[in-house]
Amino acid sequence: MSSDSSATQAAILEAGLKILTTEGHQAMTVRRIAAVAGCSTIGVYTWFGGKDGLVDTIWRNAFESFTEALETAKLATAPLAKAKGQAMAYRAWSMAHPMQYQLMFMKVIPGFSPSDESIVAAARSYEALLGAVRDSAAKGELNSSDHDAVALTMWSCVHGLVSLDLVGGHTDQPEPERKLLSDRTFTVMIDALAAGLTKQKM
Amino acid sequence: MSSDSSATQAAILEAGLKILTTEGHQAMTVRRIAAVAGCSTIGVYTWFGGKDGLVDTIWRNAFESFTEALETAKLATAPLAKAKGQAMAYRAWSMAHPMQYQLMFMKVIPGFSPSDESIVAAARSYEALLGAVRDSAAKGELNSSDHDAVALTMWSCVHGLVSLDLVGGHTDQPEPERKLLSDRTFTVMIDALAAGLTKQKM
DNA sequence: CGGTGGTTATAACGTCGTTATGCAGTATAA
DNA sequence: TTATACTGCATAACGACGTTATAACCACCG
Repeated sequence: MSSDSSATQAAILEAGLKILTTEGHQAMTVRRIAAVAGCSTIGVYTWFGGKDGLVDTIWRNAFESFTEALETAKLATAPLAKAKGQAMAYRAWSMAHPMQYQLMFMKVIPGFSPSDESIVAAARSYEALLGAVRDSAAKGELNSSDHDAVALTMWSCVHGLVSLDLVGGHTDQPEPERKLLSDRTFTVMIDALAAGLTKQKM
Repeated sequence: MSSDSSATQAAILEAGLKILTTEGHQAMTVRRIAAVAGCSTIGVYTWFGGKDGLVDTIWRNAFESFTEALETAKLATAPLAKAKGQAMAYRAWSMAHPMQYQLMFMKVIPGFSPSDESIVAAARSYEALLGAVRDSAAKGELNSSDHDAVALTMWSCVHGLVSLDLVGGHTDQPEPERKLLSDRTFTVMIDALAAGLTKQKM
């Protein structure tokens, strides 16, 4: 029973994720999810308690993948390279998973807000950044002793660039040039932060 | 005729803005807008071509107010103080108009995307930032000669912090401490950018 | 055998943005 | 003045959305 029924659960989750990534959040309706999963709309309510429950699961899974990408980038040896590597991993993940990123950091699903349990899982992404900041501070590289503020500064800056790239609409520049500008901005930003947050001149 | 009919147009726009700012974008339905404006739902279609047209007008008006706030902050004398003042004005405006900011920079209205005309108006906000960067570059203060990348770096960093503050959900910290951390982060970020983007050590 | 709990499909509900229909009121032309 | 055309608006309806009430199915257990 359990193996068979959780098969439809997995089918629903897979269908929701597939629709989200290939067609966007607007196409992710309960009726379409059920059609792709090969069941009735009731399945979403039986196994996820409704659309928000399914979105919450997708949201949490996305943050876990995101955290994993950030933690993998922390394997670099030098602390400063660690932070730069994390910033690159952050941006790379967001560009590889643009639909998930919008789900995680913009309020694209009208009524949705993540569950407390999912928020705890999401906080681990921040811990990954904070860890790199602490490593750098332990070697006396940082100007500020406010580790949280330094970590949130890095998060904010990279997120801001990624977010503006994704929303896109408030600049009249066409697509190819915008991507090039974003790439140049990323390096300018990382270098400025590395120079401004650490004690040594770059 | 024209004066009377544009009165209902103004009433609809005012009702939409009022509902957005006081109750959020979810409450901004066509039926409620019409009820507050004292007309039928048809009025939204007669005067704005539909909900998206009304949202587009609100979006454009918000960007014009936003641009004005940025340009006013440019009146400071010293170029570096100009840039800092703009960053402060940016954050202050976003905290004073959180609902508009989410409308402008997150995709909170499901089907909406701004019109070409509105995007041109929005690009003037970027021009305000770019002007301050050019002034600073004219005095030889900047490390990089890529004015666009420098301006977009500043935009991204401030937007990122503001955006994370507004979405809020991916950290498990309670409200009062988060606001304090955001304030501390803002100063750390501005100082780091000022030091990292300019030639003189701060 | 009958009953029980879990899973499901069908059909419906209320709300959303949108629109077809029709009705007032006004301006223009004969 | 009458006829025509047009503008602005309300009513009611349409399709799509998330959700749910109803009832049927099915494995299990007395």
